[in-house]
Amino acid sequence: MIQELTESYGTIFEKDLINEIAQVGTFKEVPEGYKLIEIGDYIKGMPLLISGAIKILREDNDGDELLLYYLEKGDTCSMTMACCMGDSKSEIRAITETDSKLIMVPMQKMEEWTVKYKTWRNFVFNSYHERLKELLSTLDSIAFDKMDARLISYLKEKARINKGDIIHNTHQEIAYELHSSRVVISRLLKKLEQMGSIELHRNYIKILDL
Amino acid sequence: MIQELTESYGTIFEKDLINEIAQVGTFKEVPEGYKLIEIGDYIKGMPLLISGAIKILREDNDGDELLLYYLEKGDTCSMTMACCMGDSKSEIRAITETDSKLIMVPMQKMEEWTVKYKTWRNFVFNSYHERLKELLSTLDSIAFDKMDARLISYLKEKARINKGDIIHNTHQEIAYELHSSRVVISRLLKKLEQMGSIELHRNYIKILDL
DNA sequence: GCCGTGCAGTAACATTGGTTACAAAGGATT
DNA sequence: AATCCTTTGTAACCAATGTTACTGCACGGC
Repeated sequence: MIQELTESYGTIFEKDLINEIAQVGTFKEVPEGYKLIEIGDYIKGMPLLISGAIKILREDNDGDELLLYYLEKGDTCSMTMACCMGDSKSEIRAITETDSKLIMVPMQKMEEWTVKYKTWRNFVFNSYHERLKELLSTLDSIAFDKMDARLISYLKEKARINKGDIIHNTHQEIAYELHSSRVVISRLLKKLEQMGSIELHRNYIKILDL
Repeated sequence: MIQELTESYGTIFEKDLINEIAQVGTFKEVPEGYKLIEIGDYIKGMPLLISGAIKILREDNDGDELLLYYLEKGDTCSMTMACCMGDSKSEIRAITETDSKLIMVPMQKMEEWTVKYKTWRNFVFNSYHERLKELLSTLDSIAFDKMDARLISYLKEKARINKGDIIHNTHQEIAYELHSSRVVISRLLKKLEQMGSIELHRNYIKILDL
């Protein structure tokens, strides 16, 4: 575990802290599409992402979904931290976007390390900062952009996260994550194809030039 | 200053911490409508709100605004903290909604107090947590609600913050904060009046039963 | 009182996005 | 090949929101 930790966190945590994490953390390997956290869950530990990607989703009362942002290597879920500290329920759902490796750290350690390690403090505050910025940019896109622009950002981000130019999703799935309807997404995708930006296929989309 | 601090923060901070804050903090009294932070500002200190209310706004590239949430007595701006720690520019604009009193604390102390005082740590994490929740609920409302529902929440919240049933705003101003247009807001307000929920007047609105 | 400015009311219209319905195509199973 | 299910394409329609344009009214300054 030390090796994985050093690879992903070696530059930001000192050796002592890495060792402590390795001692109390549990290593987890999860496949794509695995639900890590459900809305309303009480959270026992804090995840440190080693590889892969996790998507963070919000849901309203009617069960409508909305993609908030992705977590990647070196990230942690500040929502989770927030919930743990406040001993409250999760406000979000977390699902692995790709096969992922992560280390779960028990909550009690957070407080201890916050006092003991400056790098840990920085890490925690940095995570909050990053997540706040991501949330704001998601909010911008919902508040200020039209659907076509949101769709383009979505496709770009999804391609980046999946490290390739193929997006393995149906129009229906995309519609869910953008909180829209299948017909609308198909319509807009078709327009993008006609403009030469993408290629549409059954069950996947190829990015050409966005 | 000790007195004000004790009134607003006496229950959450120990005496030593209050004294330290009083020593290094500067007291500020600002009138309604005063711009505390502009987007892109570098931030030197952290505000602790003693009385009044501050509205936090987001702006897009075209200069369109959007109200994110309000800060009240006992709150601090976690966005500001985040920016200070990361030494980055402000993502938001902050304007006093009512006459307000606040104490500015220099940034360097944050780190020191985080190690020294458990109550300060809790306060900081709690603030982050609260602000994240507010942001999420704003996002919900934009993503999932229609304009009429958003307008009603807006009016309720505004009345609560201003501690009364009169809202001193023109339709144009409301439209700005909800990122809509004056005509749309007038239309919806008229509907609410016809339903008996509010009374419309020039330059103000009276809440009857929302 | 008279005028100018800003605010509110309203109609007509455009655009965006969501809904319903159905057809066609791809892929798997038998 | 015949069948079935899922995915995609498309048309017609509707509702919500935004835009433009014009009107009248209130209030302050003169």
